[in-house]
Amino acid sequence: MKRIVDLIAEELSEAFEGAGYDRSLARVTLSNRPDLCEYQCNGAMAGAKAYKKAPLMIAEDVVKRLSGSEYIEDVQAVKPGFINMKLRAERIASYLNEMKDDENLGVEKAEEALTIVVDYGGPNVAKPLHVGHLRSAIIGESIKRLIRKMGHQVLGDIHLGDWGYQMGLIITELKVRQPELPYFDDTFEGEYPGEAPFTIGELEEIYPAASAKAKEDEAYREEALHATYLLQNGHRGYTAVWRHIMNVSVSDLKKNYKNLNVEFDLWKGEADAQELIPDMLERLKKEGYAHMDEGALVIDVQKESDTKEIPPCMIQKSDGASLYGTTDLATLVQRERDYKPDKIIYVVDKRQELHFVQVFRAAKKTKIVPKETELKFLGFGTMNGKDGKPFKTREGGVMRLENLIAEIEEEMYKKITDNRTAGEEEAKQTAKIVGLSAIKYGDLSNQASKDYVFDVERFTSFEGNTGPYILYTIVRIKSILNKYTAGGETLSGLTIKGALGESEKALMLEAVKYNEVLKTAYEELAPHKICAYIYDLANAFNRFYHETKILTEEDVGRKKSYLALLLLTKEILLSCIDVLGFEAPERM
RNA sequence: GUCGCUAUAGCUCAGCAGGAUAGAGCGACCGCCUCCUAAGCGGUAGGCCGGAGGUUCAAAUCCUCUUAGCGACGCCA
Repeated sequence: MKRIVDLIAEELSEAFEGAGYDRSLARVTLSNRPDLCEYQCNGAMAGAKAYKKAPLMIAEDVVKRLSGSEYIEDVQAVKPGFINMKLRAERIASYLNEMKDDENLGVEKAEEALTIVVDYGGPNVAKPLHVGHLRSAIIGESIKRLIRKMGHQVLGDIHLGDWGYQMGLIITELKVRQPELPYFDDTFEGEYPGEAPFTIGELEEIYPAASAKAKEDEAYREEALHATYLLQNGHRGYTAVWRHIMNVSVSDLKKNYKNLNVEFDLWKGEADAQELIPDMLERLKKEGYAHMDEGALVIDVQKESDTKEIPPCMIQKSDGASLYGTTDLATLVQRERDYKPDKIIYVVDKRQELHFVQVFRAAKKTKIVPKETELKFLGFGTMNGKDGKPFKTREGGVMRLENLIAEIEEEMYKKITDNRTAGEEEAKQTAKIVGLSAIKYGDLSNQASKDYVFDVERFTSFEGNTGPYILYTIVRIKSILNKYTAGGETLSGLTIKGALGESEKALMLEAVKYNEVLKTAYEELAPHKICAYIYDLANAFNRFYHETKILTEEDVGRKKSYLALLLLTKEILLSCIDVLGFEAPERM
């Protein structure tokens, strides 16, 4: 469905043109003075100079031609040259009915579905997830869902950190602890055990232990580097250990991401791109894209138009090892080979921006990626504690994600059992759902690119602009609808009628904005705009709810209209929270 | 040092393809449950939109300078 602002703008365009002005002046926006009107157009003021005419005269010319309008009930030319409009209640109602009957609630899917890879998550295997991984997961998941909702083919790729020095460290430490294992016997030719020689708990302990040792013990460090080298060059036993690490770690990661309602389509990692590196480097050298500089192999990415110096993209260290940029380029080779994406979006800490500028330029320059493919860096800011500094545990350490989630869930559980009588099982389930909404909404309601303060108290306080408030609103609606259907009535075939009351119309005007909001959020990759919208919508509903007796309304047609409006409001809210990546409980 | 990001109410944040009186939430204060969930609703107080110039009929929004905080700047990722 066309957006309501466009429908109005079309009428205005005709009016502008008919009066002898350019149609493009007819841009319509939501009113910033709701006391005066619902929608406004400022085109008359913008055009005043070009036509050497007082803006008010232009506005009046346009207004005169809008008398028979389909959408506009009341239109006025005001003071400097505003065109203020109020919409016909019946026309809004019919627009809403159309939305209600549309399977996408009026959102127009893309005419041509693009293939878009969203690269997010980026955890390291063998290391527990910590709060630093939270934003990428939450924002990336939402971006992925938003793009999918707009009708594109999306591939969410976790892009595991699974091929670095950390692997050498674990192998080395394992060898120290259990030298008898066959993986370390170079004469062993049999089949390696199918069972891993460690649990996830042990793995999480091994890595930091090894990392600490390597910092103190030079020989140990050398060995770990050598183990990394051997692994990367196909050492049979180490490869088997690597598989064990991957299996144990990935199943643990899957569990953790599932708890966050985060689902990846692809579980690719750095290791998947390794096999492509030698050929890639060979080609880049042969075709003259890469050259040696200070002992390392680099690709120049500086452009004439740059105001600052952009260091070259380094693709091989002077010791011959590959590094971050190498892997990222090889991953692009792999994605190009396997999916030919139209667009790749990286949801990564904003501090890595320069690195990605280098990689993107190198990828385009070397034709690893066709020039029409869009490479997009979506950098997010740091999650800070209440003190404004990066989020830490009370002891000052890095907070494990599991612990953070558990803490929030516990808070939530307390609130639920304080406020309502609910069964143990139900209370726990609800605490989980509501807790996740608190975390995700708290994050997503801020602009992704900015740092934000994660305040456990505020997020669990349940008041105001929070996830729980949104869920509470949905639960309220569900409750009313359930009461209605419990009496044997059906919710199908209900029709929304033109609003009579003020809060009713206000709610309708919010509902009507849904497709416009999603479109903007998609274009700007801005989930926080969806948060802002559902907060407004929830507010509008709660005001309406407070003033209106719905189930006891005596006029049956009016009552059905209310219920239809509730149903649509609920659908919109559910659709939006689904894009944000959380769900609503039945009761709370 | 160079480049970038940020600066809006006591606190946390919206608003930024320029537009009419700068908005929320929290916190403070005052009201509202014989009625579909009060995790709600209504209201009051609280602002030289970091500072200074400029462009414009019109600037929180665009430009320049400036101050403060944060960040990035070749062999980590």
